[in-house]
Amino acid sequence: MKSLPDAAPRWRRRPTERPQEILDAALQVFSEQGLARARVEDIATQAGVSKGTVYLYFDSKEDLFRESVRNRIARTVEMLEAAAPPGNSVARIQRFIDAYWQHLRQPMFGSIYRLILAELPQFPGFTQFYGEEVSGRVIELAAHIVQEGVDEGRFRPIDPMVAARMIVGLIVQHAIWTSQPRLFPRVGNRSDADIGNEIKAFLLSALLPPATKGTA
Amino acid sequence: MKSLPDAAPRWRRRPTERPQEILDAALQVFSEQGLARARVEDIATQAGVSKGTVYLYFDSKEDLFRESVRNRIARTVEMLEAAAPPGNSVARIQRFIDAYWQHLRQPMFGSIYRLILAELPQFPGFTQFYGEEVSGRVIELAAHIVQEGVDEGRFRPIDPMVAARMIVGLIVQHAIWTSQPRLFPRVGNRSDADIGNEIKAFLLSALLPPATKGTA
DNA sequence: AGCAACTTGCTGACCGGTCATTAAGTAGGC
DNA sequence: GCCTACTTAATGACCGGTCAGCAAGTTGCT
Repeated sequence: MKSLPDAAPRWRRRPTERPQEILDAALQVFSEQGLARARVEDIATQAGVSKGTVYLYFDSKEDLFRESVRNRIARTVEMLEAAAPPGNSVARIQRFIDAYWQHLRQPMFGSIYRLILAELPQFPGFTQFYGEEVSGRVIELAAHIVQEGVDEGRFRPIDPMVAARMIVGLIVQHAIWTSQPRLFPRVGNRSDADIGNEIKAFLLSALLPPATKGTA
Repeated sequence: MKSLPDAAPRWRRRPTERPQEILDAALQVFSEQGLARARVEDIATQAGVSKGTVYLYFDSKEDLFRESVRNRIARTVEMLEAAAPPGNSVARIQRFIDAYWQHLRQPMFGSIYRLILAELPQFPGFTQFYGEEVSGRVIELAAHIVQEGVDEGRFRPIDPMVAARMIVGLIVQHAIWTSQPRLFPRVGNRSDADIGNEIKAFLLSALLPPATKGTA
């Protein structure tokens, strides 16, 4: 009654794939439940392994948390930096806004952002990483585009870092609001594209010089 | 060796004050630790009572959570509605921005906002309450002021609800960023007043009609 | 006034359940 | 046949919630 010789084995050894699979599962469960409520057992099940296996690859639940978030975040910034190639700075900033908005609108990102925000105070080192490697880089990218536009006279004179904060802030906040339908009844019934366009129009109207307003 | 007759008693009966004291302590501990990590015993200690007492006034930890947040939130909206009395709509929106920003900048509000955002998914009913009674009312207040300004020709024509979302969004997002020093290195070294003014200037430049730009 | 007799706010030890973590055992695959 | 990826199940810490008892305060009686 033991395993039949030619039956598929109950499990396979896949030492190279396991870590990433566990990280993905972890991020999903964490983003749904938060750090404290998430159960290692659920993460293991989701990843298709048993609880013990998780501890083969990660030291502790907290370690797993840190790694899973870091693992995902890193890709975002690179994507963004690639999404706004050189060119007309007004067009660039529009592409930047579109790309960022579209990216944050992936269903999972609302939860991840909430997750990060919620658990950050417990991870001082991680907060710094996030500030420098994520917000810092995104803001700087936006600021760079604005600077360019100001120099070319396409935008009105404005401190590029301030403008960048406003741009990123509006996008992020809208992503949060739309991530939880009931959280903000007033945005709920609009389409993603509509909201993206509203944000873009509003930002441009604050950035373009009075003369060219509405010309873009 | 028992209690000396005129020694202060170990505790006093203060049935009317207890609930509010427990609510305050709870909000503080919850905002520091989050719902899951917060220990009822710590809340009790903070409130100067024993754990059992907490359960005299509240059914469960979750009940306590709900009540403590609701208790605090309710006051915010009323404050705001009082802070922007009728008058010139440009001045009104400025007062609204100032009042909201100043209010969110009380040290605790960053944590509370994070707390709400983080724990909301677990409390569907509460999410609805928040959406309708908090974001809803604040947005509507802002929208009303913008509408007035558009009608008077002081603002450029713009959907007031959209404008209101932008206004509130920028303020809230900046409040989140500044609530955790390292979270956003690029805002950290500016004073509250500076940031408030930057937000105000940016918003006005998006709202004022091209002709009057810079006239305000 | 003084002093039981009583009510009730409050305490703190305790119980039970829920996981994170670990140790011991099993089976894939070279 | 052996290494090691993986599973299984034991261990123990931790904490929400309960409750029996204690003491602060109050009332009524003399």
